[in-house]
Amino acid sequence: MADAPAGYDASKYPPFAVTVDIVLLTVRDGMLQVLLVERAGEPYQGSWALPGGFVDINEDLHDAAVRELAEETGIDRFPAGFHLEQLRTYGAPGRDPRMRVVSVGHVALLPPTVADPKAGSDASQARWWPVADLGLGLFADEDTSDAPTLAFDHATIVADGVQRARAKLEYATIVTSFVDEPFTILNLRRIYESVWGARLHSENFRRKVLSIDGFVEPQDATGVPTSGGGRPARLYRAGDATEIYPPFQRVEPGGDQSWR
Amino acid sequence: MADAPAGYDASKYPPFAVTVDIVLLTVRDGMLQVLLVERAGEPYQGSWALPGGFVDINEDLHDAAVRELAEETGIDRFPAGFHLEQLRTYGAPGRDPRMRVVSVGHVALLPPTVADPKAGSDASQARWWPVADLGLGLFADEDTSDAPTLAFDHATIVADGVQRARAKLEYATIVTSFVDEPFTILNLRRIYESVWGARLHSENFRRKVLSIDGFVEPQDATGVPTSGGGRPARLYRAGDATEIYPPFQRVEPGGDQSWR
DNA sequence: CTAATAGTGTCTGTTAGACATTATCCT
DNA sequence: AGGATAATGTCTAACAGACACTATTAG
Repeated sequence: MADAPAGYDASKYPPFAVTVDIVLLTVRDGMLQVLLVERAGEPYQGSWALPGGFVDINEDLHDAAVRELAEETGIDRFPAGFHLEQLRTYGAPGRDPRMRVVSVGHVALLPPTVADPKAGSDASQARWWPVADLGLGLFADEDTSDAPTLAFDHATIVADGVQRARAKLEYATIVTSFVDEPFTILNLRRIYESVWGARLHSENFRRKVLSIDGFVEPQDATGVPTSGGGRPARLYRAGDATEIYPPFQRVEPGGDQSWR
Repeated sequence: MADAPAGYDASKYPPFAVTVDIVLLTVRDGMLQVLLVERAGEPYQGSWALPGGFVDINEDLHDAAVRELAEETGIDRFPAGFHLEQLRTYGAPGRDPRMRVVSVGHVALLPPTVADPKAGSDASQARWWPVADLGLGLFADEDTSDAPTLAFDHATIVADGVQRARAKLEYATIVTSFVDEPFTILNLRRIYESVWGARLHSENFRRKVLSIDGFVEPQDATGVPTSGGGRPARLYRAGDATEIYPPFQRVEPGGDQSWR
């Protein structure tokens, strides 16, 4: 970092505004969805934007992301395994027409139940959008007919966030952040398929998950009703492991289990 | 992002300073080294810090990183395959005792030749430090006796940068950013070994590199003198591929080729 | 019983690890 | 020739893809 010149004066330095934006992802109805809020004021009035806002002067970036998420989505309590990580920082001059704003993007993952409350505390409307409906070219079978306009560079941030989630599913046990406990192996596979936009081979998926030590912990109190009959699936909870090694083989969107 | 209140006034928002810090890595003398500059003024006077500095008000983050790198290291021209990417952003309150500074960390990779000029344009001293001498616990055989004091949270940033480089060697063709062209397969392996801090199996490494389409392009004008005799190694240049799929198997620091 | 879903067993093709062998230079 | 390094060939173990088969429920 550059040395401070003699006679250091904070006001001499270019004044930036620093914000956090959060790509909050969940899987509902078998679709990867992202939470967006409708902008009430200019600029980009009526466009949809990521939840986020200004970082307080004495606030850590991570804390700011949690606070903004709570304020704008109405989610008051986050689950134990709540996953929130930094994505990257967006700071191109002119990305906000009002002033120079540097935004620290984040990715957060939630299971569908806790993801239910979505009415923002401020008047602006908030709702889940299937990522495939945003016209970002991330899925093979996108329906781009009713794609909303995204504010600022938020289309880029959403795309980056989804790519991060997709990549991380390969080598980290973050699936468990997408599901409620207890869960079945099928629940986990559905997450992978929804996020990757591709079908996975059921038996090999099971073998892979169970072969990773500490990925999932089997529950004794098994036996769950299944819709339409069939052998009830065993139940699991998340284990202590955070890494998947060797990693999953990624499947390209639209592909089935044979990717090559 | 939060809406701007009515009567928007930039001065109302918390004033942040935004800086870039660059973890500039190279491999010289078989060791992974990072460029550090000695701080001339307070705070952390006499400590060693990453090259970096304040982002101009109309400057892109990436451009700021390139500019600061040039200013503080004296490197005027960067090679074609110059690799510079964002790492993550460090913004804990109090990380700079003077004011609230949010720093966007970057990682840059250079080959040893272009990495030679290192005298900074400002008076501060700049030199290469072997990463293993910094006492960061990243290598199995660290010599922490003469470890320098690192300013701010730069020890964390260096560690994060090295981890990023290590991880990226697994799935991206960034080795070629560490070497001068043309290069031999041995040159590439030495980079992997230096960055990972472990020995790799020579024959299998060659096979892996050559099996990735577009990783390296063989040169016809082969035949190079070898120190001490022996069959001259074939020469290669970097290809168009950017990804390595399937990825390399990572080897833990200190380990040899059999990692499990 | 049949239908449906969960879970197991096993064959096969690919690939990384290991090591032997050949190729090409230097002194 | 002898030593040294580069490059190739090949055996083996691990593992992903694929598919057949068994297990357990609902109706």
